[in-house]
Amino acid sequence: MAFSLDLNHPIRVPEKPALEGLEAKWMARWEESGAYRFDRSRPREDVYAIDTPPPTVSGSLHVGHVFSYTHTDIVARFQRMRGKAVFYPMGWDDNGLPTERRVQNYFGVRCDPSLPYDPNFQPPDKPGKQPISVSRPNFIELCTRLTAEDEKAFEALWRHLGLSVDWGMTYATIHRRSQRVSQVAFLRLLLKGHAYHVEAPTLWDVDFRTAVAQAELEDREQPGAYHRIRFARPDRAGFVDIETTRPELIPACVALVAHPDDERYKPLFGTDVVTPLFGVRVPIKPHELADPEKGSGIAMICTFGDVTDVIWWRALSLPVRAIIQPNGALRPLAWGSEGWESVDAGRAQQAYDQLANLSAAKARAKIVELLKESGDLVGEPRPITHAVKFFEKGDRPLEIVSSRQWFIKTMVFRDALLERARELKWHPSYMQARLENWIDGLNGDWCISRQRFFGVPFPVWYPVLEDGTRDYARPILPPEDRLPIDPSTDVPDGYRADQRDRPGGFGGDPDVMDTWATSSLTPQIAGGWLEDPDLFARVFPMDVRPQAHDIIRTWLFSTVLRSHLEFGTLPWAHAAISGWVLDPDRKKMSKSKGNVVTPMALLDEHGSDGVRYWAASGRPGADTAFDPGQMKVGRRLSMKFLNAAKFILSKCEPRGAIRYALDAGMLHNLKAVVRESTVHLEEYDYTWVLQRVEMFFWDFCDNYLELAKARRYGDFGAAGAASANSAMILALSNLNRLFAPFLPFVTEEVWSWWQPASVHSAPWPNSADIEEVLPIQSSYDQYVRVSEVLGEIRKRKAEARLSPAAPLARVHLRNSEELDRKWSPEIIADLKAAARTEQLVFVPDASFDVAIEPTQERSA
RNA sequence: GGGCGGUUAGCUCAGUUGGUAGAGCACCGGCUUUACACGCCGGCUGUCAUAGGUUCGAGUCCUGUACCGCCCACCA
Repeated sequence: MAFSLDLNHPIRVPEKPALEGLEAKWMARWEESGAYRFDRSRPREDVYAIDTPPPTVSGSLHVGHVFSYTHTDIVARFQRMRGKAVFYPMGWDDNGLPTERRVQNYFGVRCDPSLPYDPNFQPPDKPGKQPISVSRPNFIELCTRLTAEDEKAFEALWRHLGLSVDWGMTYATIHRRSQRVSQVAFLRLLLKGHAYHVEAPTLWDVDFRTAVAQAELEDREQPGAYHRIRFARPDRAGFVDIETTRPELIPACVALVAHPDDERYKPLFGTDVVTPLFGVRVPIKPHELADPEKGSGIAMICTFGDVTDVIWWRALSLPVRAIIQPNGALRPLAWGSEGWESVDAGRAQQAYDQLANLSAAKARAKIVELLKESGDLVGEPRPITHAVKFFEKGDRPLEIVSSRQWFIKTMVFRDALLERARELKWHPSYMQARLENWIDGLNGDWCISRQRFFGVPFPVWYPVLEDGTRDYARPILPPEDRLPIDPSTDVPDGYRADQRDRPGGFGGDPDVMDTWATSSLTPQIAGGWLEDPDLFARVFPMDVRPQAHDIIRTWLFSTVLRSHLEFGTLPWAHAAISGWVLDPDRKKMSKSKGNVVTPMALLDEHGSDGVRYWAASGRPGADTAFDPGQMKVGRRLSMKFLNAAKFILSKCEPRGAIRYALDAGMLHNLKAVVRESTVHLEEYDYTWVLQRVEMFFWDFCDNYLELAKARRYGDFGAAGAASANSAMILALSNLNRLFAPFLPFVTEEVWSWWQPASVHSAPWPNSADIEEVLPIQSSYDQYVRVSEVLGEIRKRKAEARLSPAAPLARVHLRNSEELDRKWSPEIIADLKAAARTEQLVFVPDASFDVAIEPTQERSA
């Protein structure tokens, strides 16, 4: 079905077209007309569904957001013009630690999950000095209230930028709907055996006092020191030296370990040594993970200094001597009561008393003193710098603390997930390796419980036994139709509220889910998985997940995992990975720097289309420099488009068949631009397309319009004018639509001058529509050659310090090219007019390409 | 230690299957030209990181190296 222009539509071109105010004008009209509303009557194959990244609401949007969200919008607009019903929702990630911290400070409250909900609670006007304790539901109400303000500001920015989002589909990760999806999905995993809880050593942040997941770790280079520590044989007949960076964990030591083939230690396997200061007997064990090259080749295993300790502890079935508390301090400990055996309990207690309640760092300094005094420190500590694991949002090194946590199984699905990674179409393709790498490196299941408040609670209670302890083996689960629930205030079926935390009663699970445990369900949340199965069937699996590369291991991985476990499918067919915005000095643009230039100020200064033009220069996956110069170029392009359109539309009659070689040549090229642009946009290569279209457009303005101008004014008769007018109108129609995904405001403005409806609902250009009106014999070659000659003439004029408009008596042109001999009288007339020359003389075998001869009047 | 990407003009980047190195910006010069001074025309700019190899021919393909960036790792 060929697209046809409405040529009877009245044409109204403003006297002085301007870019100012286009954003306000068109974002209001788009809202009014519902231009971007999802048409949910369309079947799945006609839908293009986007799993939009929900930005974190606890801060402000920065230039990086503007950059990457523009990429998605370009693709969305393209697909819409291709005839797809575009499902393009917006989400807000208001769930999680950053919001929690902000709400505490803003309202002066603290969450106490043990309190009951107070429906009449109002926060004080000004936060007091002492935080007020509130229940978890009250706390969440405050979070919702505060984030609603931010969300308004975010939406205003997105509208101003021109994102073609359907604002009727908006979700927030803390909303009831998201909580319900999170809880239902969790319960189903639990019932299938894919989720479990267990008391185990867990990565732990001592400041937030919560468990964290492997995906949330980062390494930081920290100063440290190797300490060489002497462990004596029980009979004092010999000793073994180990090296450690964490001597404060000697009281937590449960064994020494060396490589099974290490000749130095082979004789010692199966024997014991005693720990310095504490006199605890620990065995010497072999394990192939011990590296003979490191330190003294024999290591101390503590519960727990790092993840290797956990591996050894599990593999060698060692006991637990945990000393680090959830707050990071060494716990008070009465020697002997825990069954610890010491050859000298009195001395052990005396040493340990000096460490108890100190933070790990302080305890380290203290124990070094003690070891020096006792002579168990060999030599001086040797300072080093080494990588230490941190929670990515944390300030102190992670500890490993034994605690009860919820997990989703990942290890058993590794092969299947690798298969999914390969099944997904990545843009750019090399990003696939990031996910494969991550899956290969997984070393444990995904810990999803957090000891925080503002998040989705686990919908689980436990029976409280007669001795007051909880019976974790028999969790009490609500039926799905009760969800979402908050076990800290809701009561399980068959119990009364006053049985909470009483023997014979019940207790609620105190934890909330990791923010990724909810975010990993964005396709389900946005698509209406539970409450709107009809919608869900039309949008899932979705077409594309746009996101940045730094959260492949978290958001992308977890979404693939959840979809795989729940539906046995990928959540989307494509992953479009955006890069970062870099400072001019090539560093990742930090939030603080990004806030110096607020996005809204950028949009005001350069226009949304100008900023989008810059954003479109960043190809998928490529980190891109922040470049106001490019925004200015984009603005100039927009202005140029306004003026070119004004010129074309200022005189559209007469119209008729396109018979002139110049017109056909230009359109011949346009046909190729359309065809190639379509292919590249299908592959998410929007950068290439904008460059190609832009290059066409500048040539169109500089050469074609200049060459066809006089003829178009009717200087050479009606047929010539008709051909030019028709070609220009056709070119404008195509350019208007080719630019539309990139420059939505200026293209909509121009379209409104001469066509009904919105350019954004007009069909994407089709090269066949151009082919149809071209003469059978059409080629680009002659057009290119004439343009080149015009350029040469301009160059000669510039060299002669003449105005490009200066009239010429003669242009001499070397006539050696086969092509030139075929020039028609019509194209020569166009060239003469554009060059302002009275004569064009072909000189066979001349020594020059082009020579010019000014008129006499000029010099007179 | 493993993996991925990059290195082309002063800056930001294109460069399809190998075939005479490109664009924009910046800079310099010219031009008030009936779409556009928020403009137009023109000019300058290169050891394509580096060493080798394949080839008639390499920015492009192969191997090694250096540097930059990112991701990952069991970092005692």
